[in-house]
Amino acid sequence: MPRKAVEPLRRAALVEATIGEIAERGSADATVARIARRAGVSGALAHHYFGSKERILLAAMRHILMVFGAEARGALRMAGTPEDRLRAIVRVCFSPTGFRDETVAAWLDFYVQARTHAPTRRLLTVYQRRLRSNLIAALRPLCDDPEAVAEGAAALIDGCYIRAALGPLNDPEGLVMDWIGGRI
Amino acid sequence: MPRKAVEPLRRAALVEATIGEIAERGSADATVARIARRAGVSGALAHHYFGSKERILLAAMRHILMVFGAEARGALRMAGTPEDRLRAIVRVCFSPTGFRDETVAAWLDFYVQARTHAPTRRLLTVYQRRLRSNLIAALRPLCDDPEAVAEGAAALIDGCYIRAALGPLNDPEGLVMDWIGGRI
Amino acid sequence: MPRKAVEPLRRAALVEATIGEIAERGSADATVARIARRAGVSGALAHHYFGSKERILLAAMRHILMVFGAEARGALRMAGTPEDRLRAIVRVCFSPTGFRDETVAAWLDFYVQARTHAPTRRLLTVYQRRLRSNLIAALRPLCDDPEAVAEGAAALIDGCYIRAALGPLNDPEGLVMDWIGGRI
Amino acid sequence: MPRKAVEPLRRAALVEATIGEIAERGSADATVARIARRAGVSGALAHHYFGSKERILLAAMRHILMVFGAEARGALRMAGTPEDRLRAIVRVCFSPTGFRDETVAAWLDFYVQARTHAPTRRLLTVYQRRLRSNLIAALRPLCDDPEAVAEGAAALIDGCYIRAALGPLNDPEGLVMDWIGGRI
DNA sequence: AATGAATGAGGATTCATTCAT
DNA sequence: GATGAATGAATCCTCATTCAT
Repeated sequence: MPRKAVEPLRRAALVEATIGEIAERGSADATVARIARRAGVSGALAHHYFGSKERILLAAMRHILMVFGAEARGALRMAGTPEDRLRAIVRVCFSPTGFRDETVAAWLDFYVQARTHAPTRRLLTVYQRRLRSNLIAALRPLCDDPEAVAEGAAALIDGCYIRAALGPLNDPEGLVMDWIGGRI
Repeated sequence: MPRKAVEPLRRAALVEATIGEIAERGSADATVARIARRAGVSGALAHHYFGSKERILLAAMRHILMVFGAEARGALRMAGTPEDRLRAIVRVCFSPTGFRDETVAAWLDFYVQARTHAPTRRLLTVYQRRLRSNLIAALRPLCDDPEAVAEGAAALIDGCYIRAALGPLNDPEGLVMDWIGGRI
Repeated sequence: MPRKAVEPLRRAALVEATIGEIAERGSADATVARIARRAGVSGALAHHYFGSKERILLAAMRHILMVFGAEARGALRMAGTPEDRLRAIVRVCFSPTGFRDETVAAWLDFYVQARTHAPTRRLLTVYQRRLRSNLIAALRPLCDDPEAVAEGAAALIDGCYIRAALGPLNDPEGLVMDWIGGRI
Repeated sequence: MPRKAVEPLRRAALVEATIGEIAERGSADATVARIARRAGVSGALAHHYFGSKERILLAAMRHILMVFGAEARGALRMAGTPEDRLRAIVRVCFSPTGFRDETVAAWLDFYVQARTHAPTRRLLTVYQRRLRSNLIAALRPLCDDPEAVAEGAAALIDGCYIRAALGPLNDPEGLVMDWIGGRI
C-alpha cells in the first residue's frame, strides 16, 4: 500500500490559500507566510513545493484556468447546436464554480499582473485565445462577422468580471447572451 | 511679480511620474523612491508633499478622475440632443487624452486596488456613479430600460479598458456605440 | 556470507561528495542537501551518518589528512637515506593522489576554516606538527639549522598549495626541492 | 562651507568593520547585520552604501589591495638600486600596516573566495600580476632567471601569509629575503 | 524648499535539522 | 537503512518613513 501522497494535498491547499489571500488583500500584499499559514503549513514548506512566491502565484492562476478549461470542455461536449455551444461557453464563464468572489478577485488581479509580468501574460494569452476561438467557432454558423461579435462578447465578459469584483452583479450571463442575441 | 509657486509643479510632476511608474511596473512594485526619481526630486520631497505612498497613489488616481471628469463636463456642455450626449460620454471614455496606455494601465490598477483598499474604492464609486447617472440621463429619452442599458454599456466600457491594458484595441468607441445603438 | 556493509560505502561517497562540493562552490556555500544529492543519497541520511554538517566537513578533512598520512608513511618506509626521506616527503605533498584540484581546494578551505573553527584547527595542527617533525628529522643530518629550513619548506609548500588552488602550477616539487637544496 | 561629507566616513567604517568581522568569524559567517553593528550603523545603511553583501566584501578587499598598492608605490619611489627595490617590495608585504592579524586573515579568506567567485578572483589577479611584475623588474638586473625567482618568492610570500593566519610568524621578511639571496 | 542620512519593520528565501514512516 | 515531510531560525535585502541640515 503506497504511503499517502501528501504533496498533492499540500499543493492544493496552498493554491487554494493563495487564491483566498489574493482575494482578501490583493496579490501585492499577499505574503508567502500568510498564504502558508492559511494553508496550515510553514512558509518554508510553501517554498519547498513551489520554489518561489512567483511560482505560487502562477500555480494559483494555472489552477483557476485549468478549472475553467475543464468545465468549459465538459460543457461543450454536451452541447449539440451552435446555440447550445454559445450558451455553454457563456454559462461556464459565470458558473458558480468559477465565478466565486474569490476567483473573480484573483482573476482580475492576474489581469493586472499580466501587464507587467510576462509569465502571467503568457498564461492569460493562452486562455484568451482559447475562449476567442471557442466563441468564434460557435458563432460562425450564426452570424456574418463572428470575429467582431466574439471580440465584443469577450470584452463584455471581462467587463462583467471587473464589475463583479467590485460588487454583486445581476445576471451577467443574461447580459452577455442578450448582447450576443442582438448580433445574430 | 510673484515668484512662480513651485509646489504645484512638483505635485504635478510626481503625479505624472506615479502614473508612469504604475504603468511600467504596476503599483505593487512602484516605490516612492522610483516615482520621485522619475519626477526629478528626492523621495523625501515626495513625502513632504503627499505625506505617504498611499496618498501619492490616491493623488494619481484623483488626477486621472479629475481629467476625465473635466473632459466629460466639457463634452456634455457642447452636446445638444440626447444622442449627442450619449456619444459625448462614450467618446470621452476613449478620448486620446484619457485613453493613453499609461492611463489605462493605472486605471485598471486602481480597479484592483479598490477591491481591498477602501479609500480607492470610494473614489472609484464616485466616478462610477457619475458615469452611470450621466449615461442614464442621456438614455432616458431614448429607450425603455435606461438603467439596464447603462449597466451594460458601463460593463462594456470597463471590458474595453481591461482589454486595452493588455493590447491594442480596435475602435472601442464604435463597439460601445454599436452596442447601445442596438438597444435604443 | 555477511551482507556487504553499506554504511562505509555511504560514508565514503558522502566524504567524496563533500570534497567535490567544497571545490566547486566553497565550504561556505556547500549545503548538506547538495552534498547528499551528489552522493546519491538524501540529506537526512547524511545527517544520520554524520550527525551534523560540521561533522561532515570534518570527516572530509580527516579523510584528506588520512590519505596524505598513509601515503607519507608508505613513502617514508621505502626511503633509505635522509635525502631520500626528504624527497619522499616533498613528493607526497605534490603527489597526484593528494594534489588533485579538488583536494587542494578543500585543503585551502580548511586552512581558512581553521582560523575560526577550533576542531578544524586541531586537525590541522596535528598534521602540521607531523609534517614539521618529519621534515626536521630528515633535515637534521643534512644541515645546521633543520628547524629553520623545515619552517621555510613548509611555508613554501603551503604557498604552492595556495597558488595551485588558483591556477596550474609548474613543478612545485622541483621548486621546493631546489629551495631545500640551496639550504643544505 | 560644505556639509561634512559623512558618506566616506561610513564607507570606511563599514570596510574596517568588514575586515574585522572576517578576521573574527570568517567571511562565511560574517553577516551584514553584524558588520553594520560593528561599524555603528544599521544594516540597511550598509546596503544603502554598498548595495549588497557581496559588494561590501569586495570593497573590503579592494581597500586592502589599495592600501598595499599605495604603500608599495611609496616604498618603490624611495628605492634606488635593484636591491633596494627588492627589499622594498618584500618589506611592504610584511609591513605592520598590511600584515596585521586582521588583514592577513581577510587576505587569506579572499584567496579562498577567489577560487569560486569571479569578481574576487579578478581583483586578486590584478594584484598578483602587479606583484609579479614588480618582483621581476627588480630581479632582472640581479639574476639569470628572474621569472622563476619571482615565482618562488611569490609562493613563499603567500605561504608566509597562510601560516601567519594560523599563528605568529618569526621574521617572514628575513625568510623571503634569504631565499631570494640564495638565488641571486 | 529640498535632500541625503538613517532606520525599523517586514518579506522572500535558504538551510540544517528532526521526525514519522 | 533510507527518505520525504516539515519547520524554525537565520540572513539578505527592500522600502516607506523620519530627521537634521
